[in-house]
Amino acid sequence: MNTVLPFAATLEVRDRCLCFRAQRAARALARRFDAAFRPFGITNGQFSLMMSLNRPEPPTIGEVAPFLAMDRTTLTAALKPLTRQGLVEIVPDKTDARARRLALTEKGHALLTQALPVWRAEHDAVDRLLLALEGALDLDHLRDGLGRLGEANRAAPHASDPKGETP
Amino acid sequence: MNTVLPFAATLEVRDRCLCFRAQRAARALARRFDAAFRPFGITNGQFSLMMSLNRPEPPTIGEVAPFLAMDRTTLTAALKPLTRQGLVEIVPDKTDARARRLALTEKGHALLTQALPVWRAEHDAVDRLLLALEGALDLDHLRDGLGRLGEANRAAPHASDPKGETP
DNA sequence: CGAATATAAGTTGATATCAACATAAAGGTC
DNA sequence: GACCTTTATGTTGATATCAACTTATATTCG
Repeated sequence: MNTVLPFAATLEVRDRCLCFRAQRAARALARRFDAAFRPFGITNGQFSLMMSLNRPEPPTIGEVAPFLAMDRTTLTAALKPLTRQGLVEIVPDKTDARARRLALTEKGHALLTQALPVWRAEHDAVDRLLLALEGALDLDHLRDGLGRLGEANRAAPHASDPKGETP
Repeated sequence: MNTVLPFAATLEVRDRCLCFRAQRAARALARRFDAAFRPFGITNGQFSLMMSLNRPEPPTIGEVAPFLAMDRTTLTAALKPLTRQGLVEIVPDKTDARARRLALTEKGHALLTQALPVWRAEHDAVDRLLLALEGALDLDHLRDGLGRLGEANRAAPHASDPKGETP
């Protein structure tokens, strides 16, 4: 009856699981950049989100969410502190009454402009750290791999957007 | 006065930022494995956490947190649903009254034993997906890179554990 | 032994994350 | 134009995440 998971199984997961490693790496990097951005009162996620809004035509929620590989509802929630701080503005689409477009405000642009050099400096430090490790890492390859991991499973096919296979 | 962030800056961040890509990859993979583990009522994070407890000597919170590159207090919070479900048990250390050790229960072991083959199958699928992309990816290299990203910034030197430089 | 320091952990408040459920508007079919 | 489907988004409840603050126990030094 004593169902005990073999220790070998634990090692197998630890050595193989990309998900585990991705979560871990994401947490570690998030802490770093959160600290770097703290003087500006934003987090790494808010920085990335705001950056992704800097387009000629302000995107809709439905457009940004897949780009961030983020659930649509997460994005809705993430917008609240940003709009409250006056960094992002939500404006109704001109032709589609359902859609709402996300635009950086003046203040948002100014903040990003200030934060950009800090991001560069922090990323330089990260790159240096990674390159200084034993057995130099191919940063471009890592970047590419991470990019593919994110791309490969982007859109969260939401449960409420059912495409039932039996009509 | 019109402080507008150049679009080139946005592209620079998008093309370079490891943090952004790590968050994105982590979200995408989390969704995948969360879905796979749903029949067991656990998330990918709970799976990884429980797996990391499967050691000869149950670890303390302070030992597990750095391993997961997770804040100590996050771990405390993450334990609540697990203990409530009877999957993990928190037992006081025998020699140090401050420390508490985290042990898998019978039920926890049984659940992991059931979930393991599901994890294997899901990870096989992820691997296949990545390998099927244009310009085959070196999975071992990616794994290694992710591992280093996590290692490189593990312990969250908590603010309340100050090592003030001016005593 | 007693005071100062260091270590282990908990609590609170804010944000992040997503599934399940719900609303409203656009598009298509007859 | 009425009905049905699809699309775009919002809301709620649960968990995840961390900084700042707090408590309790060890350890060290005089």
